[in-house]
Amino acid sequence: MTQSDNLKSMGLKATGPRIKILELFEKAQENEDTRHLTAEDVYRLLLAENMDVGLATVYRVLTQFEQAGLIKRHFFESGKAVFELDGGHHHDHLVCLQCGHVEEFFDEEIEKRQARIAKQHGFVVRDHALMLYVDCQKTDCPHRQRS
Amino acid sequence: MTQSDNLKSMGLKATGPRIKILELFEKAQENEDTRHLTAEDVYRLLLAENMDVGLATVYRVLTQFEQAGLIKRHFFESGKAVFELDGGHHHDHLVCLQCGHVEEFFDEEIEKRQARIAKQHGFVVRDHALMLYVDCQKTDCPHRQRS
DNA sequence: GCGCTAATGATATAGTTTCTCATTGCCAAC
DNA sequence: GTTGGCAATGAGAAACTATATCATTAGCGC
Repeated sequence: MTQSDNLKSMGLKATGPRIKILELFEKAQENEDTRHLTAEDVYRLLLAENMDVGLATVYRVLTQFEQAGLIKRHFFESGKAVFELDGGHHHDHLVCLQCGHVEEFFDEEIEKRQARIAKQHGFVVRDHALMLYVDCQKTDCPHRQRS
Repeated sequence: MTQSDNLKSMGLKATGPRIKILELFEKAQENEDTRHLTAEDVYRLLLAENMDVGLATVYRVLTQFEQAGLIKRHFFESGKAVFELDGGHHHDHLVCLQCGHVEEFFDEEIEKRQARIAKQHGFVVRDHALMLYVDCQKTDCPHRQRS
C-alpha cells in the first residue's frame, strides 16, 4: 500500500503536498522527540527538502488529515496547535514547561472515570484533553539528560 | 478587607482598572454561566460600565492577576484564553462543543493517578489541564434545557 | 493526451495577544 | 494637602497563528 493509495482510500487526491506531508509524519513518528509537529515545523521541513509548498496549503492539508483521522491536533499551552500521526492507540501527554519535550501516557482508570463523570453530568464524552505540565528544572528531566 | 487592600497585599498598586476588573470577576463568580470570561468579555463589560479602559490594559492586568494567583487562565479549543477567579479549590472542566457551556468537576482518584504517572516518568506535576469535550446535540444537554 | 474539477501558491485578511511610547495617576515623603 | 518619582495606562502599531480569496496549476477519469 503506497502513500498514494493510502490517500485515495480516504477520498483524498494523491497530490504532491499531501504525499510529502504524510511521509514527513511517518518519518517523524520514528523519533520520540519529533513526533509532535506544528504547522510551522511542517512548513520548514518541506522547504528544507526543496518542496515549494505554501503555508496555506500546509494548514489546509493538516485540517483535511485531521478530519480523515490520519493525524490528531492538540492544543498545549504554547499557543500554537501541534499535530501527530494518529496511530489508533489513544494516549495523553506529559509536557515539560522548560524544554518543551513531550511524553505520552495512557491510564485505563482515568479514562473510565472521565466517562463516568461526563455521564453524571448528563453528557457523553466526544473528545478529551489531558496534559500534565511538568518542570525539568526542578527534577531530573530525562529529556535533558538524553540530549 | 477592601478590593484595594486586597491588591496591595499582592504587591500591586490599587489602580482603577485593577480594582474594577477584580470586582467584575467576583460578581461573575456568583453565576455559573458567567464564571469563565475571555479578555474580550472583560473589555466589553468594562466599556458597558463606562470605564475607559484599553484592551492592552485588560491583557496586562489579567496576566498580573494570573501571576499573583488571583485568577486562572485556561486554554479550551475555542482559540482564545478564558479566565476565572481562583477560589483555591482546584477543579477541571467539562466543555460543551455545541453551546460553549462550561461545567466544573473534581475527582480525587484522577488527581492521585496523575501525580503517580508523572512520578513514574521522573517528573513532578507543576500544573495540569483536563478538559472533557462533550456534545449537547446528541445528549440531553442540561444547559440547553436551562437556557 | 483532454478536459473538468479540485488543489495549490501567493497574498490579503481575520483574530488574539503583545509591544511601544507618550501621558496619566498612584502613593510615599514632605 | 502638595509634590515628585516611577509605575501604570491608553491608543495604536505590531507580532503571530490561522483562514479566506482568487487566479493558476495539476490530478485523474475518460
